[in-house]
Amino acid sequence: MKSNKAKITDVAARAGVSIKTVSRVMNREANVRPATRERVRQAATALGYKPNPAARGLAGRRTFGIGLLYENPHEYSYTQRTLEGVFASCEQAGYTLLLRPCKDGAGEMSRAQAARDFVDQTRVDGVILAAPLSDDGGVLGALRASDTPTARIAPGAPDDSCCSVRANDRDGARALTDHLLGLGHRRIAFVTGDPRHDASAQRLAGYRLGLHARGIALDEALVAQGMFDFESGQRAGRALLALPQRPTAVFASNDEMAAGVVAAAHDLALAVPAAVSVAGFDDSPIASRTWPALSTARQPVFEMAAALTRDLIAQLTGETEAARHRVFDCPLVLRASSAAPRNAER
Amino acid sequence: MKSNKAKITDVAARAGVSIKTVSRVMNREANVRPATRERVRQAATALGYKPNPAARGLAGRRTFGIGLLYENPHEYSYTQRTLEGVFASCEQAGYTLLLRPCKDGAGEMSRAQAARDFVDQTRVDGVILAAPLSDDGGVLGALRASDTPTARIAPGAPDDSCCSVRANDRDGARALTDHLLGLGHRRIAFVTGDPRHDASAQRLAGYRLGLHARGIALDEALVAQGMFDFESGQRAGRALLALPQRPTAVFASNDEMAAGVVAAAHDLALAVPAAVSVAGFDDSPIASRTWPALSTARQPVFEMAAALTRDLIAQLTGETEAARHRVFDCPLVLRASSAAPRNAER
DNA sequence: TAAGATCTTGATAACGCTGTCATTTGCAGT
DNA sequence: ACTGCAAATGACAGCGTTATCAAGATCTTA
Repeated sequence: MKSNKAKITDVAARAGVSIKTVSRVMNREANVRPATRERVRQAATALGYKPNPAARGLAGRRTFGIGLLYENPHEYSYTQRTLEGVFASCEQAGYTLLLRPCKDGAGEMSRAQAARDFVDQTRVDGVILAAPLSDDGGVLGALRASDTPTARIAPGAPDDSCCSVRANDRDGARALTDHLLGLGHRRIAFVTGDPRHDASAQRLAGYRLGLHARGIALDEALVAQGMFDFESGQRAGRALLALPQRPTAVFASNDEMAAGVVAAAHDLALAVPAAVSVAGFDDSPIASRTWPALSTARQPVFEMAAALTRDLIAQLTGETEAARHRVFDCPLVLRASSAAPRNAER
Repeated sequence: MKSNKAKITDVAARAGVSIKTVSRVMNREANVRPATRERVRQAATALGYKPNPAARGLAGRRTFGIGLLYENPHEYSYTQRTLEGVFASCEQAGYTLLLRPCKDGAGEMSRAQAARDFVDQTRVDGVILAAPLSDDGGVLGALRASDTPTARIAPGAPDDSCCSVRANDRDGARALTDHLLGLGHRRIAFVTGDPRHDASAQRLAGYRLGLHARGIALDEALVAQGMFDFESGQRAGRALLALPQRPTAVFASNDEMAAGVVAAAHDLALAVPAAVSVAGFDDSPIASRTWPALSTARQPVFEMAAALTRDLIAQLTGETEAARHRVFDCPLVLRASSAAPRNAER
């Protein structure tokens, strides 16, 4: 079966044209008479012709491959949804998706090496970096050195040489803070995220802004450090909820940590939301699987990844001149984990 | 920077040998004098030479690419862990990982088409099918027609033309059932999984076996249909826990559904495990994020995927003759969601 | 030491496509 | 019908490897 693969010469012969014309048709190039185009197309279909990607890559110096580099994530669904968004755009444009998970642990040197090896081994036309790789100097340097077009997800400092996409973390966090304030909460704790992600700082800033806008002083004792994972959220939750002046709400800066806070509340026999409200961020699958389900801000991960990939491909094909920087809003998704405090002061 | 890519002729010139000898060294072929081999290696290193994969693919008729086909999963972490296992083995063998998520919804025709398009577009050397694609007749047929070596994850009917790997679902489920029985439970409900996955039937069989071994009659009213997702678990949980003769334990055949059962119990103000014990299957991340955390059976997904991929690559390189079929045990992971029933009868 | 066997090595032809550039064709305007 | 110009097409040379097969080098064995 495999042996009867049609090649370009077969199609050319059947359509009565030169291979170059077939090539033009297959690549949707201009300047082919409609009748000829149609004839070639029919011949190609009849023979089940599919261009050989290796030959294309060799002759055309491009692979139609897009690489996605990411670190082993705290939260599987985020990576997975990103991947699906990237794939969707690749598929639409006829590109192939190649993966490269980077073990973290090993330090910047090894991440840069991984990036180098990846582009050498695959010769992808472009690379997408998921956070926090999108801010990794070593990786960025390696890609620049090999002259590989790059796009970044949630970079701290967008750069006009790369497309980027990010969520409006600050405004989302601010809106969520405002939601809790609106319910009557005044002592609202906050759990920060992994400092390597720029989103962490943005969400904290949003929280501060939200408090400030209502004239509430920030109590530093209510801000606990987390790392975006469940464990750290649970630890932070235990500490915050054991405070002499217990907060009436805890805003964890992602859903994983918020789930940890919910678990901590259960451990301490504090009912959610009766005794303490909890809010997360992302609207990841876990947000609707905790009990009670989490109020959160939805980060449209799929759409962000798909848009970024489209931008990167546009840049590869020369349709675009300047690098685009997109920002996506994070609408609130209110569920059962937040409610008015028991003794609302107002 | 990109322009100064060394090619095989450069290495050959520097080492004072022919390009064929360089090719031999790069491909670890036999019959090259050690001194020559070393000289070539040094030249390659000095020049930073990396073989061009497109040229290799064109001339050698193989791409060193492995494709992973999967459907949009109910549970992200399962896919993600699979992917990481596959990647680990690919990396070790110098293979590249290509992804192809298959939208389900669209029916067998479209899945077969997706498989065809994928191999045509990428010309991967082999393909790995995640369940339930591993039992999809259309996909299997398409791959066979294109003569693409295939390996299957959790197939219902292993076939000697493909390597396969699966968990020992039946024994795991049986052990978990036995654990609940050992705690003193006698009315143990069961939530089945997506019938397209063979694992669903296996786990149900394990549950039956466990009951039978202790001489407990199976009450069909205690078996509810689920689909491996949270929602269906929650629905099944609500129904089972509203039964006049309420079960004292619910064994959901994966963790997602078990989390749904826990939520249902919370909804009905039934304490877990005091009023009802809950068990899941897989030991996926959600198992340790519910409250209380789930007792479950660990499915070693990463290891399974890594082993399967090694087997597939061994087959590709002709190291192996027969297709291997591996079975992995699922050890129990006991957490807080299971305990003796309130009024243990024994 | 010579004949034969076995290792090593290299020359050169694919592999299937795209890029370049020359050539042919079609059509508008005279 | 003829000229001029743009659109359409084709010939052919790579792209950077691996495969084939023959030739040269080295080792055995009698």
